[in-house]
Amino acid sequence: MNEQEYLAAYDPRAYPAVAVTVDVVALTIREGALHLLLVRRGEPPFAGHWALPGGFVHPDEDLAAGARRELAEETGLGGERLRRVHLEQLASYGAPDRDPRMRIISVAHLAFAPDLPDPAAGSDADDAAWLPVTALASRQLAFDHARIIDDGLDRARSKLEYTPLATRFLDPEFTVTELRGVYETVWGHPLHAGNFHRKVLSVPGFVESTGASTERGGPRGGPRAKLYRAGDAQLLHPALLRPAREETIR
Amino acid sequence: MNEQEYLAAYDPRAYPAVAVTVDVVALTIREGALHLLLVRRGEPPFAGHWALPGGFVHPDEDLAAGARRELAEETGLGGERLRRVHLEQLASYGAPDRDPRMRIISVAHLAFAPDLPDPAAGSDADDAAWLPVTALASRQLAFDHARIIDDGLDRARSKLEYTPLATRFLDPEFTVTELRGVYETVWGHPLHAGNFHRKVLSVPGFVESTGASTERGGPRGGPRAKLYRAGDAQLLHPALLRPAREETIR
DNA sequence: GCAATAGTGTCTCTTAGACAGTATGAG
DNA sequence: CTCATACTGTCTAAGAGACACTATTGC
Repeated sequence: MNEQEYLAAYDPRAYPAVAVTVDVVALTIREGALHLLLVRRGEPPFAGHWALPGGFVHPDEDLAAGARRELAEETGLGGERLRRVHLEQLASYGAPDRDPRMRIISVAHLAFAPDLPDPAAGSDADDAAWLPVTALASRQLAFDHARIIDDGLDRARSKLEYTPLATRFLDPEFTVTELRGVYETVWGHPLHAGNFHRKVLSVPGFVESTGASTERGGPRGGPRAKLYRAGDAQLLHPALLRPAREETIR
Repeated sequence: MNEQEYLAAYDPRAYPAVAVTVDVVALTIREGALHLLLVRRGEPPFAGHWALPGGFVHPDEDLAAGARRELAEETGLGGERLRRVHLEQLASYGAPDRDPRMRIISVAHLAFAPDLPDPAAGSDADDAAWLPVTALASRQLAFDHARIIDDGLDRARSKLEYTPLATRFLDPEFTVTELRGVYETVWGHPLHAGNFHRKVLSVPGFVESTGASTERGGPRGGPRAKLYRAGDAQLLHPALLRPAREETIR
């Protein structure tokens, strides 16, 4: 049997049924707090519970494309706004009993976006909303999505250390103070403004000056801040490390 | 329709056929060179090409369990030896045309092992072998496995920076020089012996002394080296960073 | 004795972080 | 004017890396 004959005789249905979904942990910052996009499930299983946006991967679609499509469907986003969203693969989850219907492998993705409008009405979800991550503990989450969200948040926190992806939470032009706000929000603790400022400007390729400044100072006064855009670095050297906490090491 | 009725009426076959495989990028160090476990495919597609060990995930098996099973089948390893192998999920690969038979999502894993015996005869592969990673460029690799291997090697190199996983390439008791050998082999360039020594001992929880020393000095003389075992740290603080190369940043 | 290796001491340069200080602009 | 804010200066401590040096062992 040669390769052609083999492929012609091949029967995909001979293997046990498995389905593959893509789910998205989409993060944004609204009013100084980290928010996560969740949808309320309208159908069993877990009807009425909150879940990550996601769905079955389409036949001719790459995994990343599927994740971006799901994100677009839930947010109503498209075009340039959608293209600016950072999307990366997070991990795959495949415990045999994670979905009561059948064996489902979920390929989870992680997205960082600037503050986005509330989810579009008319999406296929019963309800969709940006919820503050601090409010998740009290909510019923479907499947193993609580675990996936935890992994996504961990990944996001450490990505800010080594990559310039914090800029993906902001509009194309931003101030150093706004950038510091992203770090403080994602890491959950305040940073020293002066040291942060010097550090950001000293890392090659992290940000580049636009030459412009903000129109006005802060709400309670102060000088106008200079505006920057993301530089061409893919990695931060040296990195912006969080102080090491003993419990994360052991 | 309530949740029970829904599940009873659910038909898994209504969704397009997708299959899920687990593949393993298994690395070890033999004779001072980084080696990778590959199998030569006996059947189409890609008959005769080298491929990563792997196969379809079993119905009641977790993804990590499937990867460990595939590794055991190809290496003939079991029990304590198998349990000591470090195994982590790498990433999933799901381009629609990556397998000519049907839509197949591969969940790739990464394994670090001490020098292991040659693959057992009687495995289901036509041929299996540890090949030096430097010899891969000249070989025909099946599917998108060349890409997966690249991603695995990148991940391995950076894991050595932040985690104590270099010890997983060694037997339970090792010398600092042997540990340095792992770093030099995986990173592909020599390190300063004295500085490395001091650094390793100064990172809390990286290694702990056994109190013992080697039976004899090196093959060409020198003092007996002290023996260490892996400490209880999960992360290295401060990390052992590779010097930043400009091209990896931009 | 010779050569190679294990391990330590010391110096310099870079960086993180604490803290102080100056300039700007909204109210 | 007042005060919050944007930035800059300076000092200290820690760590990375270069280099030198001692001690121990196989041959």
